[in-house]
Amino acid sequence: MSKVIEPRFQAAAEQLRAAGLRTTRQRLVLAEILFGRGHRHVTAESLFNEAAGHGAKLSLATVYNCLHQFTAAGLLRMVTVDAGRAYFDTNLSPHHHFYYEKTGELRDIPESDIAVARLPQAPEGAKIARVDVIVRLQD
Amino acid sequence: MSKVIEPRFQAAAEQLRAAGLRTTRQRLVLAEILFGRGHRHVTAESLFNEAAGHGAKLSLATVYNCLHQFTAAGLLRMVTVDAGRAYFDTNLSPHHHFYYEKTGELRDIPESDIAVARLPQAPEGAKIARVDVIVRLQD
DNA sequence: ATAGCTGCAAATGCTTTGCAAGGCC
DNA sequence: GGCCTTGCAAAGCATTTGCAGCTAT
Repeated sequence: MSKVIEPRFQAAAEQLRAAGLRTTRQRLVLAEILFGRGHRHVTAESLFNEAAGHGAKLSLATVYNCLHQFTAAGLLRMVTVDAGRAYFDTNLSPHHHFYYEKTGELRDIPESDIAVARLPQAPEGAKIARVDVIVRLQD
Repeated sequence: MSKVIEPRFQAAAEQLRAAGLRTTRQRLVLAEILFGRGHRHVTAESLFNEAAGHGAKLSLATVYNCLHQFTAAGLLRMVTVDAGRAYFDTNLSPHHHFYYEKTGELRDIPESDIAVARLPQAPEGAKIARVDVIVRLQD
């Protein structure tokens, strides 16, 4: 017997299938939260709490698994601004970040707002994977 | 009775005193390693191993303490490139970093090699503490 | 049917903390 | 002497892993 997918999960289901991921109940909930309404910055814990707040039943370990699976599938991107806590960003286009050191809040900076000129050449034998600009804010 | 400071620790001792830190045996060893010969990038563990390799007797907790005390005193600067591991840099002048994701190695990029133009304004009520540019390398 | 997921709990890795003993000023 | 440091071990987080049971395809 095939499971009926609720209408609000239709978009998430298609996105998961397109990425080659099975449409499990937990992934649908997380995908809906992550991709359902605009760009998001989440940590494993914040996403877990948000999902739990929506009444979803899933474990923190599954949230970690899904975040990494989504990242590997190219649906998310990891942002490193704080040793000890990984952030995930649903905005995949090139851009940078403001980071409020006090609150841990992350905010996008459109790529057009920063120009990185004269990028240095990668050292012998290395390729540049990505350039991250983090503007750290105090107060 | 006052302790005699070995000649090779003279410079380190003065640096600690200038920063308002007591010249304990452990701090002298760490300061000598960190500031004795050119700029360094260390993690707590790498510094601990290096000190232990030089025959110094000190605990990992003390290395953590000293790294934070040195940072608070303005002798070091923390670099965040990897969630889960803090790096410390003895180079205090403005500059940026190459990060080899495979090996975890960090390498300085002189400030003059990168131009960050058109820095965005800090959001209402916030001040820019610092701008970090991290060039992530693969291979 | 079966390969892939999930959940739980235990394990891991880095870092911090509490507190008694020791050392600098 | 008094206060700051150290050392050890235990505690603390965030994250990962092992494995039995479940589920999408």
